[in-house]
Amino acid sequence: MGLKVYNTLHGKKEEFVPLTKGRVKMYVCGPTVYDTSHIGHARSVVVFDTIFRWLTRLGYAVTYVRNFTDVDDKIIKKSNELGEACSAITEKYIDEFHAEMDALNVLRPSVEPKATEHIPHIINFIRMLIDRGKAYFVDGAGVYFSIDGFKEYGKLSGRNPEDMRAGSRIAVDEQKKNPLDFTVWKPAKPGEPFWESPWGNGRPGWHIECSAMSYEYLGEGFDIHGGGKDLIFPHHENEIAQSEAVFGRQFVKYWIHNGFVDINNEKMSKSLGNFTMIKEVLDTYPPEVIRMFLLSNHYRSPIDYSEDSMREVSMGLDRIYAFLERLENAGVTGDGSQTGALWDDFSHAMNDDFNSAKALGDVFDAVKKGNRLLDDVHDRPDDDVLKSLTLVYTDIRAISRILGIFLLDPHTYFTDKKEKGMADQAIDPLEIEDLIQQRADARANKDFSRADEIRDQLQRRNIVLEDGPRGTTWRVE
RNA sequence: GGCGGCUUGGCCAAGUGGUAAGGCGACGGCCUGCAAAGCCGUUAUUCUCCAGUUCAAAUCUGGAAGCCGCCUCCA
Repeated sequence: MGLKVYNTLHGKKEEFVPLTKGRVKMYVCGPTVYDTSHIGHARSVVVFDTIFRWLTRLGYAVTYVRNFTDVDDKIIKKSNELGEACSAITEKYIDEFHAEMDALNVLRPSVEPKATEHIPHIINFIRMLIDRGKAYFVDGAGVYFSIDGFKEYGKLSGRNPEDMRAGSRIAVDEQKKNPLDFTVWKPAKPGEPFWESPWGNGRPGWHIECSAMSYEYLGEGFDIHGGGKDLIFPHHENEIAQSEAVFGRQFVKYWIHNGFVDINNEKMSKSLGNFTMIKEVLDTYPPEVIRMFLLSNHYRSPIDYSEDSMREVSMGLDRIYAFLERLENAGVTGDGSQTGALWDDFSHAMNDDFNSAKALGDVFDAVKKGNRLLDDVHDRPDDDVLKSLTLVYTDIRAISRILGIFLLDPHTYFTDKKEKGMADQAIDPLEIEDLIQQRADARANKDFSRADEIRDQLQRRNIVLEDGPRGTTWRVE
C-alpha cells in the first residue's frame, strides 16, 4: 500500500504522489521566537519530524524547511518592555527552542530560514505582487494584498469572502479596497526596527515571509505544507493567495495540519493561565515519554496533557524497554538484515496518514506476543524462536528510528531512571545497599519479620525492593 | 451567525462496510518465605440517541442531543 495523506485542501485522505518522482519538498511553519515554547509547539514539531523521517524512510529525497518568525509585533513589544534588542530576544529563544527540540530527539530540518535574513526576498515577492496588480500601496499604511484579485480566496479554510465580509468584526480601515485585504508590508512606527523598501521604511507582514521563503527554498509550488490547525485561517489561506496570485499555479499540493494539545481537557490559553512549557515538562518526565505521548494519538486529533496520561505513557514505555531487555538477556539481538510482520503492520499504519497511534498499538501487540513466546521457552529460545524474536527485535529498533522513541539501550534507560529518582530524593546508595545486605542476612536466617521490617522501612522512603534470581535490586518510586 | 471536527469498555485510544487493535486500571494465575517487579489470562454481543440504505454499518445517508475548535495573536 502506498502512502495516503489527509489533505486539508480537499478534506479527505489522498494518495500521496509528489510533484517530482522521488523528491518531496515540505515547508512547516515554525515558531515566532518571542517566548518560551509550549507543549503545543512540541507536538507540531514532533509530528512533522516523524513525517519527515517516514518520508525519508520511504526513499524520498526530502527537502524540509521550517522557518523562524523573528520579526513580529510581539517581539517588538517584548523588546520595548525589556529594553533589549529584538535580535537578542529572538536569538535567545531560538537557542532555547533548539535545545528543547534536541532533547525531544527532533532532527534538524534541511533549512531553518529566518524572516529577518530574507528581507530582500520578501521585498522582491511584494514587488511581483504589485507588478501583477495583486497588491497595492497606500501611503502611510503600507502594502495590502488585494483579495478581490484572487478569486479562489477561502478555498483552504472553506470560507466564503462574502460571508466573512458581512460578519467582519474588525474595524474597517477605510483605505483598504476590501475589508479582508491584509498587510504584506507594514510601515515602521518611530522606535521600531525597520528595513528600507520601495514603500518606505517598514517590515514584512506575517504571511508574506512564508510565501517568499518557501519560494526561495522550494520553488513556485511544492508538495507538503504543514502547521497547527489554527494556522489554516488566516495564515495559510493568505499564503495561498499570495503565492498563487504571483505564480498562477498551485502553491501546495498537500496541506497537513496537526491538532491541539489540551491541558486537563481545556485549551491552553493566557486567560486560564495553563500554558504548559516544554521546559517544565522536560523537568518532570524523560524526553522520550513526552515524545511518545505526543505520538500516542493520531496527529489530527486533539490530545489531552495531564499527569495521568503522562503516567500511563511512562508505564507503557517501561513495558517496551523491559521487553527489549528481556530479549537481550535471552541472547536476541537484531541483525537488521530483514524485516518481519511487525514492520509490515507499522508501515501500513504509517502509510495510512501517519497513524502513529495505531503503530504504537502494533508495537505493544508484538511485545505481548514476544513475551508469550519467551514464556513458552523459559527465556531459552531455540533456533526457530530465536529467528522470530530476532525479527521482532530488529523491527522494534527500526521503528524506534522513525518514531524517535525507545532507542536507548534498555539497561541504560532503567539505570538513568533510577539515578534520576535517587537524585530527586537525595538517596545514598551505599546506605541502601547496606540495609539490603542486612535484610539478606535476616532472610538467610529465616528471620522474616526482621527482613520485612527493613523492607517496610525503605518502602516509607519510596524505595522499593525487588528480589530476583540474581539477588535484590531496588528502585525509587 | 458562518465553517469544521468529535462522541468507542472504569479511564485513554485505534478502527479501511464483513462481524470491536492496543495501553492504563481492576480481577485471577505463574513466580515469591510473604511481597514487589515482571509475565500470562480475564475484562465492550457492542460503538451518544433515532430512523434509513445494505446480505452485512462503529464505519455510508438523514435527523436529534452533547462537547470542542476556527472565524482576532496562536502549534
